[in-house]
Amino acid sequence: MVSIQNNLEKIKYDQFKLEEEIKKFWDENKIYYKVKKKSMRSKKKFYFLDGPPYASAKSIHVGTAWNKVIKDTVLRYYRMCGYNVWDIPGYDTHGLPIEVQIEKAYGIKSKKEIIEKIGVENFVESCKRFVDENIKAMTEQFKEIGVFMDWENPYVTYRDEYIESGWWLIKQAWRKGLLYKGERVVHWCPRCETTLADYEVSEYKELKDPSIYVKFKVKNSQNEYLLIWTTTPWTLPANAFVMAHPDLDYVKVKVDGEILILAKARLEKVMSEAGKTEYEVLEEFKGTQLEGLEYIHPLEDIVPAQAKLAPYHKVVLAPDAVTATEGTGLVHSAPGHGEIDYEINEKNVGAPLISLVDNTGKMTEDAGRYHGMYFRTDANKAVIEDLEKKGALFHKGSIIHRYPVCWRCKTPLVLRATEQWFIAVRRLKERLIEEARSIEWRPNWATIRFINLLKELRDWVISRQRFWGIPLPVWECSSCGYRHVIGSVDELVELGGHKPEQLHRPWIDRVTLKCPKCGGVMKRVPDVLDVWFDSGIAFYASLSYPRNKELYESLKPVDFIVEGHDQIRGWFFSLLRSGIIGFDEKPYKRVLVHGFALDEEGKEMHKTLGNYIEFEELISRVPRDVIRLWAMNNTIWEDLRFSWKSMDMVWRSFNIIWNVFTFASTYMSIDNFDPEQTKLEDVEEALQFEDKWLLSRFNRLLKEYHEAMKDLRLHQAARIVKDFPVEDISHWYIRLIRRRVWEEEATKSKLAAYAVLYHVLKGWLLMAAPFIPYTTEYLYQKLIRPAEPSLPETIHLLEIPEPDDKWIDDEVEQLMDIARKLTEASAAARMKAGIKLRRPVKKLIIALKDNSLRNTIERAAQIVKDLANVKEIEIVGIDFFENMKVYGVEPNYKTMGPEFKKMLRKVIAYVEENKEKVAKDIVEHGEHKAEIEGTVIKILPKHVELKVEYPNWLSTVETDIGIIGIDTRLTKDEILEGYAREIVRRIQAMRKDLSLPVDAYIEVWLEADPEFIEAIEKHRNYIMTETRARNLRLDKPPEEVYQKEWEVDGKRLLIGIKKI
RNA sequence: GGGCCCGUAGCUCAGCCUGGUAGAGCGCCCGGCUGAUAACCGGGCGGUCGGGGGUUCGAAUCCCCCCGGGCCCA
Repeated sequence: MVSIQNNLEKIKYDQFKLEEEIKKFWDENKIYYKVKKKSMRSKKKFYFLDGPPYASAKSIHVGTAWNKVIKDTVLRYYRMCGYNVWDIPGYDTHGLPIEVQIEKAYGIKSKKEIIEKIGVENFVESCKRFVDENIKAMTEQFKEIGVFMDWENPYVTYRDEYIESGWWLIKQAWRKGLLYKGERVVHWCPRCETTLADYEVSEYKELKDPSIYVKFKVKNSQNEYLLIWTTTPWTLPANAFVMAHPDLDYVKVKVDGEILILAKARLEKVMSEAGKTEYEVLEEFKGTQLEGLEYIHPLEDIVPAQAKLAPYHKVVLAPDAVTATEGTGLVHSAPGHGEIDYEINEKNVGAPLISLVDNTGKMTEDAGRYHGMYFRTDANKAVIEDLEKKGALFHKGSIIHRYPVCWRCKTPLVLRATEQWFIAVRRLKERLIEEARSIEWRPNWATIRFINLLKELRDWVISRQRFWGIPLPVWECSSCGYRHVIGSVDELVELGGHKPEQLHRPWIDRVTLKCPKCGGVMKRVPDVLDVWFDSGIAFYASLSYPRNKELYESLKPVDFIVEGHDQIRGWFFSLLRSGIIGFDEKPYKRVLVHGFALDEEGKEMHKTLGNYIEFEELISRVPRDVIRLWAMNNTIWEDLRFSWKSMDMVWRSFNIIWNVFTFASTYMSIDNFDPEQTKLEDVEEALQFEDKWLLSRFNRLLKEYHEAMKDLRLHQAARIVKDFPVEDISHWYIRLIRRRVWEEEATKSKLAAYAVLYHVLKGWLLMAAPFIPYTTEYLYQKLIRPAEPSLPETIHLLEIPEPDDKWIDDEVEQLMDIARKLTEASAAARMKAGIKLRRPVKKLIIALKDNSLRNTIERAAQIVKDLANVKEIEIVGIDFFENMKVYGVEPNYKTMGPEFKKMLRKVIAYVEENKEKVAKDIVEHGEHKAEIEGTVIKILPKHVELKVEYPNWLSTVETDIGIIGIDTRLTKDEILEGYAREIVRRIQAMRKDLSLPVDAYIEVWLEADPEFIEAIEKHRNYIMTETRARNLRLDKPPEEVYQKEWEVDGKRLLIGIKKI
């Protein structure tokens, strides 16, 4: 016969050691692959797509760990529900951030140096090595926190197959006419020498810039000037026109003999800033009157580019570009250096697009004397000097404002017109919105946020002028300009190219094709793709589509993705975008959005802020499962505030859970309980009230757990997992079954308790396994599997049980609630009267408010009797206490509100004033009539709460079911019984001192005062059974036995015990 | 400047969707229990539910404005 073995009692609880042991067990026995193999046999597919973390560092962020734990929990849950779970992890590996780190490692600063000093080949190989090292380190950390994913087969975005899948999408875009090359004002990093997409312009710094007021002379006027304001003097050489607001009021002002034109609303501010106190308003008019007014640019003669721009020098109306809150109400416009300028120019002006800044931030030849100067420094200075010389500078100051900087290298960005490759996603807007709406978002507000940003969609700049990325698969004929987009390596070969060593630059750049139109040489456009392109195609590229079509077609669509809310704009969007471009359908069905990991103050956790918690530190201070359960407890879509303290609290729960299992292990093994022999069905007849209660609780919570998991309210499931063993099993059930478990013989009742406890603990382990895989595995190996050797070698191969409705019993649970309340109330009543729990009390009187509860309460009586240590329970009506003095009532808003409505305040005031009268009437007649401001109202018992006072021998406590009281008058019998319990408790303490096994027998010697002797004689049997004493002598203990002298109620008591 | 989320006891948070006299755990103080005890039970202290306004007989909960924090965008 196999039975429960006592494996836990001997082990000192050490969560760290436990996890180490299990980690070793998983590794040595290849547990993950066994779990995966079993999962793969299932027909029910669950396609999960891992949002690839960016492999730019060796250590993961706490938030990344949380993210993976969420994923792991869901994957484990679905595996344990019998699904075939696709669980390939991914790594995002291309892009500027990695290039920047490699540049730093080489100690270089520019693209030129990469090409000339390092060589692109070396550079790209270095990027790859760097990424590989990071992937290795990150993978170890993910494994460390117990994530079961296919770590040996991750998808990595830099691999050739992945790149090829990327080309396929570009080809689709091209086929659909969505790919185009165009000119656009973009944010440009002059250090990285590449453009940045809108969403990459994410960092701003407080920078000091010049703030200058410049006079543009009105053409054909004597001394009239348009006054403009700018913080970017370097853009003035590229000025094309001036913008004004049609509805603003403008003025002509005479200052120092000159006439300036500016907005009326700005006049005072500008004049005071320039230190002008004397000025005169000559004229006032609407902005519309300025339209078409021509001017002469002050630098026209020294900037060659101005020759092309001069014909456009006039005022243009642009309500969106001009405000009355800053500047002068007249805005200088350089279409080559401003987004809105560009748009207005396209729409209303049509000046040539001229950008006077080159790739490295220096002014071009067309800028004349500014040629070669860096835009924000030398060029600014020189322009201001020239303006001053020419008398065009009205005022010069400086300003500190937020200015966009490169998110990687922090260099201030420049806006400049460049040629870039685009995908016309704006044309897909309707489809995107339509598909987005049919995606299931958790929580719901994510939909709103997602749709909001789709509405502001702009075309996607996909090209970057860098090295480490998916090469843009566009070949262009150097003689006739003919273009072709390549969709795969095969196609490249077919068209006369060859398969390069790898698909990255520079190898791919060496592949040339023959132009089918003119026979010339076709070369690849040197750009690479935006990194966001990479992860956005993961839903098919991670499966090597289209090379392997079947796999994606059998798995699609993705069933589930989960990332932080920053990814709404990021990955969730880029996936959908690629889905629509490539397949015209949404690639995923369900999305869960989680929060951000913040520091203890609720601030962003960042290395540069000094509040960063290293993963290594975290994992060395707190056990993995504790971290997991703590993190999963947090409301999933809200931010996770880091807290060592709250992790300690969760840790405490683990301790209690350990104690619960030790308890089970200890007693079940003493009694050789065999769960395979004695199943729940076998003990149904013997089930006690508390057993039925626990089974009901367990099944109810199991049901809620499954509902929460399926609905992605993961935190609610986590809370059930954490609280059930603590609140229901430890705090309550075990307390109730202790007496049954201590019985000597294998009674049916005891077996029933074991069967129930075993059933519930095993069920809980399965529910908890997705959340705390280490701990549950450990307890499974120590307790469950030895008793049921036919079970699989790991808990993670089992399935989570479904709830059994037959056990869910509302009445039993309600009844237990009542019993719990009564026990609490009786403890409170004892406290009031100062009677220890060890002293039995003769009678507990329960005065019920609602007499129909009488029967149910009688059923709960035994539990209350035991826990409250009372001899007898008497259930009576609320009117029981004849001599109780009713002194008042308290209004019940919930019932009075709907009835008295607007009168409520007055009725309450009345009741407060007439408490005693109202109470007396309610008790004696069941109602109280009152006249309030002419209206007669009836106050009924349901409207008020009675407040009462009791005789002093009665200690009472009010509860929502009624009033309970205990008779505090102790008789001799009860005093003696109390003594007996005092003695038992002391003998138990001494057993413990000797660390006697729970089932050891002892001999006892007692020397005591006569009153104790009487108690001992009367309760001899009780004392002996409780303490497992074979012998009890009223005698002085012999020298050699363990003995101790006690004092109880001021009386002496000498006890000696000896193991038999 | 805009969109979305969060703000409840000293700390960590639940309650808010579906309005009805403010909850848990931890901490602190007092008492009890003791065969899972670095556990457990009872009581106490502790809250302008971020602030203001509105709807309602009644608002932590619904609506509007403001403040603080977070993410995303300008």
